[in-house]
Amino acid sequence: MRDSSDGGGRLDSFDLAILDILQKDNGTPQRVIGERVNLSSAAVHRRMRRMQDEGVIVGNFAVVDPRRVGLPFTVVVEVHVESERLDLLDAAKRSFADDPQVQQCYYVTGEADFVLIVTVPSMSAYEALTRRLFFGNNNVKRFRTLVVMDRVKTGLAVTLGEA
Amino acid sequence: MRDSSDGGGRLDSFDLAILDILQKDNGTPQRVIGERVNLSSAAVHRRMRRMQDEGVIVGNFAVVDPRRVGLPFTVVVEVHVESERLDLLDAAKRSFADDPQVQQCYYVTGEADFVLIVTVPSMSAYEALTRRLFFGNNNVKRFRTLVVMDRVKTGLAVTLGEA
DNA sequence: TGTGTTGGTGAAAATATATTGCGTTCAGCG
DNA sequence: CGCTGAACGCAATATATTTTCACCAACACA
Repeated sequence: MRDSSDGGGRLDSFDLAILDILQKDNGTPQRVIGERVNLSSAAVHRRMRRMQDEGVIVGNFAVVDPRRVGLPFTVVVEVHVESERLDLLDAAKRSFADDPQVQQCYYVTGEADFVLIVTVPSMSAYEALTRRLFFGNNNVKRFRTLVVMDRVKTGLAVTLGEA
Repeated sequence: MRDSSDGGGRLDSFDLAILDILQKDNGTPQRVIGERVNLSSAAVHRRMRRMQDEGVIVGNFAVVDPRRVGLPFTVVVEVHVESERLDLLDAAKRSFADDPQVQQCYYVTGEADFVLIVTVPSMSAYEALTRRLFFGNNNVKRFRTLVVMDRVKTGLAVTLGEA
């Protein structure tokens, strides 16, 4: 057994260096990673697998340019709910998460309850989405639409090593 | 030359099927992809490279669980600027995009000007970020902080084939 | 000082990727 | 109609990568 309660061990600076590379390009050969972080490729491999198994690495994904696949519109939506009853919140979460055009969904404190990032082929598709998810849900009090003009920075990469 | 103005050809249903798999797991062997979409692995390979070259595939990334690397707080920030002068907007975009704790940045129309998704190790780190990016920028009129309680759905995957 | 545990190395084996030659299909056109 | 070129898929092959293995060094600790 390693240690720690959350099911995963601590990460050392090698792990962080490897993650940093994989966050930028997970197709980088383990041999090259090894050269850059000063480890054998077998060691890199073992650490990678460990981090996969422990859930440090959530997944490995190709990212597609939405404009190239007929989804030129990105919209940020702030959703305000009527009631914060747990079962109603869960229902809302599920309906948002299950919708394929909802790319991201955050449940937040503050002046809104949910923030959604959605990608749609057209504004009328967005309108359809609002009917589906908001007007069709009695617990949605109101929502604010922010249409994205420039996706200045996107990604899921995270700062490492400065924590 | 294929066709189309945007430098990329059209995607057929094979391409979309391949992308769909790669969006979920880009480590899937080409042989397996081929079996699933009914194509030889060489065909899959050629299509993958084409889509890479054309920029349909933006990149290949490992995604790290922020909580496992000392970044337990996600915050959504709405930023309102004073002036929409182009040079000032560009300066703001740059400063947001260059900050490593800013994971995503969208320039939007509507009731706000920017929406940022940030990941931080602590709320005091968030406070430091606000000083750095907002209080330190005369063009930022005000900002609203929405602290994320539940990252209901994250990712960059996109609906394919229903466009 | 032994002993178990963690983690490293280098090389071999198992897989996967990348390239190539060839046959087929199909649209455009004489 | 039948030719021609382009694009595509298939199968075989050459490279490259991943994965595993046996063995060794460092460290903590009884």
